[in-house]
Amino acid sequence: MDEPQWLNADELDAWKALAGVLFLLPTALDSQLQRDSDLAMADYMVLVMLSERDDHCMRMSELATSASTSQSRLSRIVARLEAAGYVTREMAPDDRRAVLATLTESGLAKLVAAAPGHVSQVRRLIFDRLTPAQVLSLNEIARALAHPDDHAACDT
Amino acid sequence: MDEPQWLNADELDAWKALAGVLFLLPTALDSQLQRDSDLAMADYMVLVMLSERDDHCMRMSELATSASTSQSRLSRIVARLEAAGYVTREMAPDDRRAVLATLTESGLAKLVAAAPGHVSQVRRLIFDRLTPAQVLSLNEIARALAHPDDHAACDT
DNA sequence: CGGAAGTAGTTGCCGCGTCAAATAAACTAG
DNA sequence: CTAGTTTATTTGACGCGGCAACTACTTCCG
Repeated sequence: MDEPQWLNADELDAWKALAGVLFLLPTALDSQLQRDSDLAMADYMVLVMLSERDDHCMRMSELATSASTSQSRLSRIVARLEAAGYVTREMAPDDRRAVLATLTESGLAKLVAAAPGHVSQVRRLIFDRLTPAQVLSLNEIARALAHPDDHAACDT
Repeated sequence: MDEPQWLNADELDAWKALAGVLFLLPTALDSQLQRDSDLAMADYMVLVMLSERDDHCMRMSELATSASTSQSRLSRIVARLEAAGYVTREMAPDDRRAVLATLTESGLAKLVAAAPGHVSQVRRLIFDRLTPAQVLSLNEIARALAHPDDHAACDT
């Protein structure tokens, strides 16, 4: 088996550090949100995405990609949010396969209530630890990594 | 409620991009490893950590922090790995509360078999997309973020 | 029109991770 | 020595996410 190109020392260091972040950050962010607002990050993201729309309304599939989750996961998330009264679901008038999720008043209120604590956690765990220059670098780097499937599925 | 300092535009961009990475990268890495080697990232990390020791042996608690997981998760991971024959567990002779996990021959073989595919996925999803300078930045940034609990739990 | 193929979303099953409680051994005073 | 505390690890209950199968609607094309 022809070994693919191995990682060099810099890459290995970076990878180890990144792996730690990948494991720990989501947990840290999730647990604050869970504890203080009884929401998971993914739930929060969904609420945010909806709130950013003028009509507070989005199709499930669009919502899934915006929130970077699978459709089945999104389906369950929205089901929970609906049960909690934070969103409603209704068939799209133009395409009756599609479902439109709409943020309710109470959902918006929930988001507004949860946001400050979450943002301060994000600030504490991320931006307080970085220089402005590093923030710019992070932006570029994260953008470069943000679409795993692009290169990943060359094997079709 | 006194809103904590909000995020500025750069920070917001960076956060959105990072959030995408935090959601998608672990999934992408996990699914390759799962598909090709029937291991989760966390399992793989545990095997790596053990393999890096001369005696291929580590205490559970140490292993948990090295692999950036909770103790209870680690406990279950090692239980699975033991069931698969990749590690053994035994009481520590000096402190009978502690458990030593040891990598078996077969566990090492598993790791050696899984590594190339995983490394190439890491390369494809991460390092092929970054310049050498970005790799250095990433290293610094990731190190800065790698210890969420430090600042996080100021609220006791 | 009518059937094949594609698209949108949901759900059953199952394994995994978290939380909290339990167990067990090791210190720590009195 | 012994009761109390701390440390190391495991486990039961429970909810969540992934996969694949399924329903329902739409589109394509003859």
